[in-house]
Amino acid sequence: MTLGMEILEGLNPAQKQAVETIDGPLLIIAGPGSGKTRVITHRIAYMVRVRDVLPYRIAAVTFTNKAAREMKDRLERLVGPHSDALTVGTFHSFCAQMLRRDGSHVGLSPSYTIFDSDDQLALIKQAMELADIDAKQFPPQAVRSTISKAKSILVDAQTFARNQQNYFEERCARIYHHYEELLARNNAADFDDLLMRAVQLLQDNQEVRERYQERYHYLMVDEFQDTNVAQYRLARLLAEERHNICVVGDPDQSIYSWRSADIRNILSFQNDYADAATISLEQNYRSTGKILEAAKQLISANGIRLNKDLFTDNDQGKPVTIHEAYDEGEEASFVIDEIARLVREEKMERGDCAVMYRVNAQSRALEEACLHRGMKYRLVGGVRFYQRREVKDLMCYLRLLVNPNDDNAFLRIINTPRREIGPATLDKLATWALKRGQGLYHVCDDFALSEVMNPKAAEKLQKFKAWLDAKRQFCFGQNSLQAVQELITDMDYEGWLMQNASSPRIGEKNIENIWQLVRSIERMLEKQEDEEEGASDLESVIKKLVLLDMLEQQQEEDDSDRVQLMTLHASKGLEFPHVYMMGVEEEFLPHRTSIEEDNIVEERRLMYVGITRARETLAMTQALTRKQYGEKIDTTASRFVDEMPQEDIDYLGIGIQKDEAKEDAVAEASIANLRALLD
DNA sequence: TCCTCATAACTTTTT
DNA sequence: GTTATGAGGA
Repeated sequence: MTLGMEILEGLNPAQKQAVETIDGPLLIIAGPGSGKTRVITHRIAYMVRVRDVLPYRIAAVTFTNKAAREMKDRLERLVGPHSDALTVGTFHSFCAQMLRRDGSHVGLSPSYTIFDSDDQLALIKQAMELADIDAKQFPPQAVRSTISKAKSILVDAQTFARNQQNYFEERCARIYHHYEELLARNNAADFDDLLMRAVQLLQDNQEVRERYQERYHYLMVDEFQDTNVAQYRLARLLAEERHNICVVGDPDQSIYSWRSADIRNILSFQNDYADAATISLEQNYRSTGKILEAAKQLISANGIRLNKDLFTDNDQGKPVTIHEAYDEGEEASFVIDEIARLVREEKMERGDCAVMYRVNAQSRALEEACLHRGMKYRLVGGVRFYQRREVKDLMCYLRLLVNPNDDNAFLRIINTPRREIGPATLDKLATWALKRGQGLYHVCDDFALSEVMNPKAAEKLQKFKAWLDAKRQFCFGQNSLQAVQELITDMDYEGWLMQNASSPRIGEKNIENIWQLVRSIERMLEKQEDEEEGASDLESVIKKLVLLDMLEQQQEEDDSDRVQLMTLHASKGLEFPHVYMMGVEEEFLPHRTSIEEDNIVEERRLMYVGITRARETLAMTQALTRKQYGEKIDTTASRFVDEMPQEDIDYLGIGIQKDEAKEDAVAEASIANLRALLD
């Protein structure tokens, strides 16, 4: 038993216990900075190297792609080459794979497409038209979130219809029904379906269930506080046979209830597995004493919580600072200038600094400040690559290649670039397709089409289909990448992008983006070739791409030299020596919508997450005025500031202002301050 | 059928 | 200050 025992070295007693407890249900409550990821990875390494568990039998599910990737990397180092056999991924990717294999039992053919939230919304709108429900009266967004919530607690259309409580829900029930039909017709699943169908699959199908239970003897769930009902049910089904399920989480870091994450899952876990062991990791190795104290005192304002006492042996460190700035521009300038100064004077690394904010919109002022000063930065998350218009368009072409029933993709690209096929034609096409009971694309070369519409239009449709069909032939052989490239050049997509861009620079950027997409396809094809001996096929690559698993990978080059900009949500699971938290104001943090919905506790947790990312220094900023809808509004300091230990905080007043505006700024700022005091 | 210009409505966080 | 929608002209 000496082999691999070094895995336990350097772990504290609680960590060691967590690593060694591999049989039976286990709940690990892991405070921030308590070495959670270390424990998970070491636990897996311990199973494999000491207890001789086959990597093949272990599954670890996380919440985000980023977390999954990081875990994979660490495991590679700890476990070695056998780590490839481990199943590590997000719930969604795990389910997507399961459904690709066995989805036929729940009505999904292997070539199914995954619809993202934009597709979802488009489909909801269609469903509302079918149900003859006015989109002005019932906002499609609201309908989508209602349906999404239903799915995340495993309520299907029939059940939903049975339990409707009011007029809105009655309308939603009808839309839900049509929506599901549309999904089926498109051979598609939305994000929530991935989970719900996977659960259905395991629940209704004994053979499949037993196969998966037999495959996975050990299951780990990371960020358990962020799982929703469907995800928890899935985990339970997988672990039903052996009960070797380990969940790791921290209720204080639950920040996704708006996505139906349910902290009660932790209680359910203790109920469902009465014999579960519970281990708390309470020693913080990350932050200074003062930072941890600030975090602890803040979160204690949340009242009833699972008992947990964080402590650290680290130095007390520097006080938390709070800076006021005149407006959001000055706020951003201050932060960036400060970072520049510390890099210059104290040899701080840019990559050691993270700037965090509540809403994505705040990143713009920051980006401008960075650009202006030549500060290198990386936007974590932000307007996501795959959501960019040109990337999505190209993706839709690819989707249509794989799944000709994908009407959403068809509609998106049929006239992009221009093919002079307008709404009138499409309307007729849709009617025809409905009559024939087939997809839009399929019906494009129907010879009878020229009788129900302008023959010229019919010809254009037919030409389009013939062209794409020709491309499809080359997609699945050796030259699939070439087919993609031809697709782009054939339609002079580059020219179209340039023409439509507001400036040549943006046009070039857009073009760069699509080639970046092509490059990641190329990389994935190569990778697949390595793994599966030559069997590279575009089809499976495109399906993975839709799950957006790999797209962000390439952006991660030399981060060490770049300031990291991100939302507080995106910061979860990360740590940085220096953290700047912007917009610490009422209406922002806590956010206005949360105040209205009376969900301050979650905002507090969000701030708690942000604070506990910091290792050495933490600086917060408040802009005294902020532009909203083009109008300047005075702000109030966040209530959370008062909830932190005042003795550990330095208030630094106005951080910076333009010289010519100085007097005005001071005057206005003090008025704003006075107002803040009066409130 | 496409394009331009005006106006309205909106903004939380993400797989 | 944006992005989604709509009316009206080419």
